[in-house]
Amino acid sequence: MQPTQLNEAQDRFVAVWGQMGSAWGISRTMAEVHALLYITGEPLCTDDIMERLRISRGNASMSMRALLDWGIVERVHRRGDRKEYFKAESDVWAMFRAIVRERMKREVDPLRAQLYEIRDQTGERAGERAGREQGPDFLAHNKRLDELLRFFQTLEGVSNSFVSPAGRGLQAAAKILGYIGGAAIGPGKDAGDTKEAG
Amino acid sequence: MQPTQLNEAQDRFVAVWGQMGSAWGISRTMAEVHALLYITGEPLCTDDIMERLRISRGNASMSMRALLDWGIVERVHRRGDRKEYFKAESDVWAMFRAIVRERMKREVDPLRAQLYEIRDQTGERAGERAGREQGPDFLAHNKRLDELLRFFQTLEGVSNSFVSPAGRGLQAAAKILGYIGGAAIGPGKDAGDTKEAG
DNA sequence: CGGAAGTTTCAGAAACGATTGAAAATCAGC
DNA sequence: GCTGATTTTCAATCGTTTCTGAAACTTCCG
Repeated sequence: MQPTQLNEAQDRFVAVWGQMGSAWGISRTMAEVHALLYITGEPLCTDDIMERLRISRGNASMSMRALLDWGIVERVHRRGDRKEYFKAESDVWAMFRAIVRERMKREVDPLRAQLYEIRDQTGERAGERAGREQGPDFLAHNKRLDELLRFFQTLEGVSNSFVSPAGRGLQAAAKILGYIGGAAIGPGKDAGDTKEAG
Repeated sequence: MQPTQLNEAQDRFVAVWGQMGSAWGISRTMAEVHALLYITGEPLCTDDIMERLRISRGNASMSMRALLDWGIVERVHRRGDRKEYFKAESDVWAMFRAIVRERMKREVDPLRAQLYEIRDQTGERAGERAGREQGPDFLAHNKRLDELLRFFQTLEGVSNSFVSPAGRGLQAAAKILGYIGGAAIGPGKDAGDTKEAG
């Protein structure tokens, strides 16, 4: 393998993707491993990753496991080779659907549950119990909580539409919206064509 | 102010919101300050925040500044009081529009720019220069980069539609989608009504 | 079985980002 | 332009998260 041009571009991509990961609350290394697998396009084994990214075996193993859990990387077995290889999901939309699905499940759903609990804590019953003077404050507090809750409920619905098998429709809608939005409002960047990705 | 029920619920909300912040790459304290202002509903000054959240003056000041920059908190002046007070945006949708706008500007746009640069590095010209054997690899590499780029372009468009003044339309669409998605695909949670939030 | 190849776990170390607190800057009113 | 109240800045410190490396484990094959 020649260590120029392509490798250099790959390394840059890995760095950029890793940086983005940390801005969104994903461990930098995990994002880097994913970036390497994605940009490389071919299955790599733990040792390849350790070497290329200069990370420890433990770290490589943990990151791989996490990516597997997220469903954006899959195991690949090669005949006559005991090592496990890993390959990144190569369809960008499928990848983002998986990410959205997981983040909703891990972060938004629990958040909603907790918000509901808090809301119950000051429900109509509780407000009355606390005394007549507190009424207005309780009411306003509950209203704010309810608005948030309603927002997250909508978010949940949109995300379900996007994530589901039928979500392809939303994806198409997004492309159209993206096109319109980009053309009508954006800074006039080249909007490209609208040809299908899948 | 009685230190029961309502305060307790507020504290819980602050904690939950702060936790969520850190999962999304926002400083926990900043999210907590915002949570406090949001759930409290009324303007608070630096000292109020320091006291309630038990944080230093410097931290409170920095966090406030950051929230102001994000456009989800505004200054409030009171006659006969030199102190500055701060109040959180109370419209949930406006708040999320602001957050989306800022995150796109700060993280997605620079990412796109860097991706473009990397793409240029291995553009058609560069590929030819590097030798005929590398052709297929370069091509595949560029294809992957292009797919990502196209995805982010669509995202940019959707976000513009959502964020713009005309974005109210998208918001309404989101509600409908949320309703359909939630009812048709979700685990049958109570879908609530579709009454307007604004 | 025994052992080689590969993978996972985890306690401690290192790196990183967040927080403090005191000093410097700013500002309103006199 | 001084004074005292308020806000901002920033180097030092602290706390959390991530990473390492070696040991434990699992799996496959002869």
